[in-house]
Amino acid sequence: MPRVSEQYRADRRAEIMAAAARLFAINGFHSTSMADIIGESGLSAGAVYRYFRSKEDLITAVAETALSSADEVFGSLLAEGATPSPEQAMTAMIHVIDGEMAHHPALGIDVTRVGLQVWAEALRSPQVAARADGVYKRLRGYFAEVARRWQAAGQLDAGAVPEQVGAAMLGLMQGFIVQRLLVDGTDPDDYLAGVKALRQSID
Amino acid sequence: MPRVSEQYRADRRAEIMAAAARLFAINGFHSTSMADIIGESGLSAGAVYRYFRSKEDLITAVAETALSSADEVFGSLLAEGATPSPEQAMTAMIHVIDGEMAHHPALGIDVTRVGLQVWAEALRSPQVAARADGVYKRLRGYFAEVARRWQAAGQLDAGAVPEQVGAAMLGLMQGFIVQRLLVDGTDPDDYLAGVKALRQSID
DNA sequence: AGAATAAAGGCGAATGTTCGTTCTTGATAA
DNA sequence: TTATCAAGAACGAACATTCGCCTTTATTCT
Repeated sequence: MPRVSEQYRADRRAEIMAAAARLFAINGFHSTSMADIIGESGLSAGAVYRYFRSKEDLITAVAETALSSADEVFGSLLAEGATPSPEQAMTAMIHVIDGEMAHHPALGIDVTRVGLQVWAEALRSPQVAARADGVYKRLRGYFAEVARRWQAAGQLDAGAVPEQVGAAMLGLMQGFIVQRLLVDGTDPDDYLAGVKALRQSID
Repeated sequence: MPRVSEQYRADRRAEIMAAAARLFAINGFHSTSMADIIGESGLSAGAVYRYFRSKEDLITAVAETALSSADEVFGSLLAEGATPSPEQAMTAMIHVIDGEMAHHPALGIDVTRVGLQVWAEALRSPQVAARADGVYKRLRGYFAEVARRWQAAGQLDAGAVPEQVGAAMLGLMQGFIVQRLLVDGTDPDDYLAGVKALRQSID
């Protein structure tokens, strides 16, 4: 069916990416073959290669999707929750991971699984590494903004450096992603309770 | 040189594993070929396959080393530091990651890089997943023990659940591992300052 | 003690498979 | 008729692994 609409092309591309993402989430980038992806997509080799120049292209595209998904989801959290308390903010973030990220609305997969693959891939692909660096710096910036609001509300020491607090918050989220996938029985509310208790510890 | 001592065999095995670990840390498990490992080890294909039945065996062995390295290093931290304050404990843990783990004494590599690969691999290998689950539960147990000591010293609310606090501490460490490798300019002391400030935030 | 033998270690070319990718051919909408 | 797209067989490269041969050490026999 030649001479196809722009929409058609975009949809096909998205279909292929979704098929690849499903397999990547299960077996990782490098234990998934192009034959697997071609099969899962229901198209032919020739068709897939019309939409993606190479496997690396496909990996980069899926990694990009996973990273921007995190960006969007945490960004919108900041936009909505005007001035959340520390506890509210933590709760919202953890539930976003356990909710929208664990069941991605568009891809229908657990994007945090792809996230773990992206972290590993960033160690060998400068392109993925650059995107990851950019996205995580932006996330840290979002969290730093939250910290600033806490300072304004007197919930956080005025002398604290917001970017540093943002890094710690980001770290707590990344740690939850790891444990949720790797440690059996990890529960969002248990984790949140632990964070809260730790926040109230004194030296 | 047939009929060789037990020590000799163990040394050779360790050499091969170290060669593999060096490459895995750079390119990951599945973008490193057996030919690469054979070359790096300085031995022949036949020799390497005498010590490891398959590539998967080699991956499992290296993953195991990385995981037990984390276990040992955090376990000994608990043994030494009798009753550290929250701040002291966090500082010690972060510096262990930035020190002994970033420059593994035996392997001479950054084991946290292998750690990221292990996380990704755990998603597809039940064997690696089981080991990761076991090790992280033990680490969480170590940290829970620290939390109990804080409770005894009145530094942590008596109603807090030590295992939950341990999970949060573990999460902070895993998050630091991610950021140190992926976010340019991540600094241990900045991260610690962020954790401290966050710990002093109030709802 | 010294020669012969047995067994283990090491080597590297060879093997069969799987990989990512390409190319030819046929079909379809403009 | 022409340009676009899909199909899938075909291709060379790279892959993990094996196998036959040679070397070296430990043991046995004379």
